[in-house]
Amino acid sequence: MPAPAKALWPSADEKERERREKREAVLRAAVRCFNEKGFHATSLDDVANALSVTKPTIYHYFGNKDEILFECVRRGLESIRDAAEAVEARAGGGLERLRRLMLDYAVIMTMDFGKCVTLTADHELSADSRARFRGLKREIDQTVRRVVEQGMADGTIAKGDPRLVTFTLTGALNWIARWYDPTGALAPQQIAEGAVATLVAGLAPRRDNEERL
Amino acid sequence: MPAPAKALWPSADEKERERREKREAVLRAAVRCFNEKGFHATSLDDVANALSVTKPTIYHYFGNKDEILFECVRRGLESIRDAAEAVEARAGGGLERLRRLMLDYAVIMTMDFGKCVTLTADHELSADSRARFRGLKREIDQTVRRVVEQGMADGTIAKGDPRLVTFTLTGALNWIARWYDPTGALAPQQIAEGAVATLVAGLAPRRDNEERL
DNA sequence: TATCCTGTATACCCGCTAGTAAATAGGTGT
DNA sequence: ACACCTATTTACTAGCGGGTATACAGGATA
Repeated sequence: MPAPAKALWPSADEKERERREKREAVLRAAVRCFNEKGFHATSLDDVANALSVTKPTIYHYFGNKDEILFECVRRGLESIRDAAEAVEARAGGGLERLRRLMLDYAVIMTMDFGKCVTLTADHELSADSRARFRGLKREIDQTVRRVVEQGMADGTIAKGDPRLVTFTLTGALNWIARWYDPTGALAPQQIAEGAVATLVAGLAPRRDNEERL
Repeated sequence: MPAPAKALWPSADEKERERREKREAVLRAAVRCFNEKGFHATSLDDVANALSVTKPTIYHYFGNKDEILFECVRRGLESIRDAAEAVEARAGGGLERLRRLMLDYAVIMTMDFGKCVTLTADHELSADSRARFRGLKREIDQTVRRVVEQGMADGTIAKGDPRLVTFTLTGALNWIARWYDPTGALAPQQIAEGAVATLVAGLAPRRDNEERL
């Protein structure tokens, strides 16, 4: 029989796991504070208080405040990147794949780490983290753009400037992080489906009987 | 012959005008700093330096830092509100009017005070300014939504949840402030037209011969 | 000439917060 | 018993930045 959930005499592995979990807990508390009050307005004492510990405890798990923020946005960006890459590996026309990608993207934007990506401005990160931040964002942007381009090539997406189209789409999706209210009437899924439907079909009504996908 | 541009012995009126112009200059310098480095990361010494004056000079024209930020976002919001109201007074179908509104909205988002609206998070303002900020935003949101609803009623806009549709549109437009680069290849007009075209027509190609408006 | 108002500067205070030093307490290995 | 490691605390430093007290210069007023 393996060790119970919380071992009285934890093994080395269990201690290692506990350390990782504590690190995660710091991150989760931090991202909530950042999203609620903003990075600059959040002191590490705030984060520590939220966990009922003191500031040096946080420094036991992270080097400095910037590192904490970067870890938060990294998690968010990696969620998006994973969704983007998963979709790239999928079969189907460009529009169909883009639709799947946008749905995932939208849902991520209602979650803590996803929100953090939108709510964090470049200049809040150190020069170093900022560069990595931008790198990850560019990676995602290029993946989305490739899907858009594929769709334009295979005729499932209307032709246009792929860069501008991509920014328009991701803008609408990113903005969800700014207005989504977990206590509101719309669930993340509903928001995702509604927003994507509007982006795919456009405002102007369609008289043709084109499948809506 | 009236007074020259810069009078040696200015009249009371001219002094009043000069005071207003200096206040404006502070605002313009401030909004540039805020947009570039963020509100919290901008010290009033930064703003003062940008104008080659010192901090107390700024306090001669504004009560505190919060008031400066609020004035900036107010200008941006009022530009948008004016565009929204101008369009409401216009003749035409819902989609046609919404299109005009979105074009103006998009262009405003490439300008200093417009950018400031998007780049400023609620929690950066004092409780008092925040309430007014939200009031203005709600006003704009409702105006846009009314146009959307009108379009859904008159059949020029596809039916859907007006609130969600409005957020999706304004999200795409607001996000322009985050990526527009004045040194880039696309001029504000081109961005506005491209983004609006995508939002109106949607990603899926249209097989019908519907006018694109 | 004395006074007052406006705009600006110098010099300062105070609070907040990132980050650190040092101590403690428990566990682990020897 | 002793040395060591980890997690956490208390108590501190140091610097930044919002905001202010005060002084000063120039023009207007009387």
